[in-house]
Amino acid sequence: MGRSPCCSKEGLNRGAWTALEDKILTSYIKAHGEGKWRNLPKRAGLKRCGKSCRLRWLNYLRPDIKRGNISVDEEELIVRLHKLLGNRWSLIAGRLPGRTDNEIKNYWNTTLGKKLAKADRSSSSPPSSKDINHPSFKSRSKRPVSKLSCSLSAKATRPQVTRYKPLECTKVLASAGSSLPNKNQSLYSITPEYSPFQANYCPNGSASELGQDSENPRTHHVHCGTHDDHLQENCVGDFGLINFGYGNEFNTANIMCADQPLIVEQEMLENWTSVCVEEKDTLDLDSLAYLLNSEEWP
DNA sequence: AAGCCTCTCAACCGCGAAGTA
DNA sequence: TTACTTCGCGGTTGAGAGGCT
Repeated sequence: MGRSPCCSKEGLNRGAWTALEDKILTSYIKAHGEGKWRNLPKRAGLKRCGKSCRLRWLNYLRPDIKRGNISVDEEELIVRLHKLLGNRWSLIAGRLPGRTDNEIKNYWNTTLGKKLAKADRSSSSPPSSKDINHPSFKSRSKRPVSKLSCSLSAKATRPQVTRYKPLECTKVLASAGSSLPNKNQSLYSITPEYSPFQANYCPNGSASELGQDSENPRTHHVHCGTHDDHLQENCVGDFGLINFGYGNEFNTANIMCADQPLIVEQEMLENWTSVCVEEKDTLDLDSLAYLLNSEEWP
């Protein structure tokens, strides 16, 4: 495609995958599991580069893949998530069970993007360069934090998004009066002193990590990074950070409010936690849609 | 019927983060 | 701590299908 290959591709097949290659890759992964993509082609006897195998598996061969027929609900969810997350397709895909980032990206570029651009034009408001959906918004070098043992809040200095390296989650912080997770629940924190709304999910958290403030028994702490980290690195108030556990995958979403601080009432927070947190630490599509569709959501 | 244009989407690419020695 | 390797992501490309003239 006019670019120099990222690695030696001599003798490697390129282009569309054949049924036989698919079969070989599928059975190899079923037998040996995912990962070690670099060595996989050799061991499986495929004349493909590891990247290509990974892509093929993740986007088309995985058994839980749902393809085509994107429903209206899913479409609406994509739009809303894109509004919040920008072109972070993997994060968006993480909220849509069975959908892949590539599929959503393609769908956006071919269908939704145009649809919305058309609607935008008809509403006669010119796109702002501050808009995270604007082409000038490049999140490429500021990738989202995913699969973290604990995620950090990030700052949003529009139009750019800055995300931080994960730091160890050592404490649980919650405002007095907020609903606290019980021992079977994941740890969510509410740290109003840093931002209007911030909820961090620590998937490996346990009840023992729920430390109560000795001075204020109603105050719990989640500490991802130091207070200084927050103070120095956070332009607090611009957004909330929400992690939704989805299935076995730990997904992180830096939910940004593009134009205004995300203010979350205590009641809404409690509603949200009751909707989104209770069941097996996961959030299903309906719950997320509910959250996104809620009045308070920007 | 043929040629051109547009659209879709699978696949490739480079880059940065994460992991490892 | 540094250097190197591997992985995962978003942007981009190009082949093929379908529509239009």
